[in-house]
Amino acid sequence: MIAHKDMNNISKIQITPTMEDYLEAIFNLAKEKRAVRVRDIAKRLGVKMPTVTNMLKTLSEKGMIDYEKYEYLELTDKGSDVGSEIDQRHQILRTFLTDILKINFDQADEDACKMEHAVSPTTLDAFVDFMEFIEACPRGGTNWLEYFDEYRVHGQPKDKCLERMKQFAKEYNAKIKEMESLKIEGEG
Amino acid sequence: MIAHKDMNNISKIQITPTMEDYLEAIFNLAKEKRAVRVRDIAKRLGVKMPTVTNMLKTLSEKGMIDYEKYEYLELTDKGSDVGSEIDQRHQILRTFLTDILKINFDQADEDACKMEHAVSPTTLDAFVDFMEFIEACPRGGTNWLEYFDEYRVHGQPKDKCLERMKQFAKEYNAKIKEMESLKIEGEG
DNA sequence: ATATAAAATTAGAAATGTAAAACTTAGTTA
DNA sequence: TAACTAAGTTTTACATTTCTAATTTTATAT
Repeated sequence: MIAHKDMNNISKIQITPTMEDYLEAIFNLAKEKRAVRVRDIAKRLGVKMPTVTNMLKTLSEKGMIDYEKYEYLELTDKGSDVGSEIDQRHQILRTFLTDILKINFDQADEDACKMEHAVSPTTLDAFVDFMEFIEACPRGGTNWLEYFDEYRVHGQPKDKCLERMKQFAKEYNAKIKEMESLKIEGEG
Repeated sequence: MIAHKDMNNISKIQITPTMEDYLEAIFNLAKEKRAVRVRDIAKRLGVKMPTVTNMLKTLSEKGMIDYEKYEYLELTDKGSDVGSEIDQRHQILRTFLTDILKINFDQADEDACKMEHAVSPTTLDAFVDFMEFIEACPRGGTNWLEYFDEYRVHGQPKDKCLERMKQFAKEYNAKIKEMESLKIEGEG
């Protein structure tokens, strides 16, 4: 039996998306500065200081941070794990948005921040694999993607397309020959 | 001056992600059945009936639905717009997940349901364009994507890759010839 | 038509996340 | 050291979303 929506009843370590955001912010601030202050967290997340203080209490109760009032706070191992994982998700998604979909950095960063809570581990893996696939598979190749921008702006004029196909066919055949020669070298 | 996070103060039409989910569910139920019942909405969203009743009141106040208690409910034009837009977002994202990332339907549907609230209009457009691009640009072609699955499972064995490249080169050259002949026909 | 079942509602409570106002602490500076 | 200032905290309050339990309304079947 697997819980459907959330697993409220089972685990008490229920970390909400908001908590994830706080842990991610703290994780990054800890990397950037020597000490993490309430004020900085508030600024980073666009909330007021009392909101942060409240959340710090919650996170402390959940064993995510070591925190005594008026003192510097630190992530526990558990909190650090969560923070870094969310940060990684953020970066993966933002990279997809900037490098594949060609979204500008700021917009991509904003979207990634929301998507990082929405995407399942399975799907996140698929994002990673897809990006690798585009890089790795010679069929596509990185330069194929370069036409995406142009495609978006100008649509797909048939003539240009044919022109490019021919150009690509030439490059492609050359690449095959190169790979074949490498293969022979490797075997010989 | 543009509001940063939410526009709480400015517009009173603040529709939350949860409300969007309700409107999407109602929109779809209205297409599927002759009448939309509280029970069905509850089932669709995995919540209890009182929760739905509460939300219906809210949505009614916001002018999203026509709703008299114990009577059938209907989306207003405004509510229908929101519902259909969210539904469209949902479908676009799910299609991306199933067709491009090769995520199974159920997982894709679940993820899309969360992503639909996270993705900006700009990024959503880019998703659409990217899918079109993959379909349209002969460089990639649909069958290129078919290798993605295999790539995920087996990695990228060089030999197989070369083999496929040759096969593809053959198909590709044929396609170019076909397009050239079509072009001449079109001109003649 | 009346008893029963199903559907919907109300009432009351809890969890989450936010902020305003008032207060406390720590640190600086005059 | 006294006063000031910035940072942090507590308290209180509000909005949102959800739930359970109890009640009311509507639909259905005998």
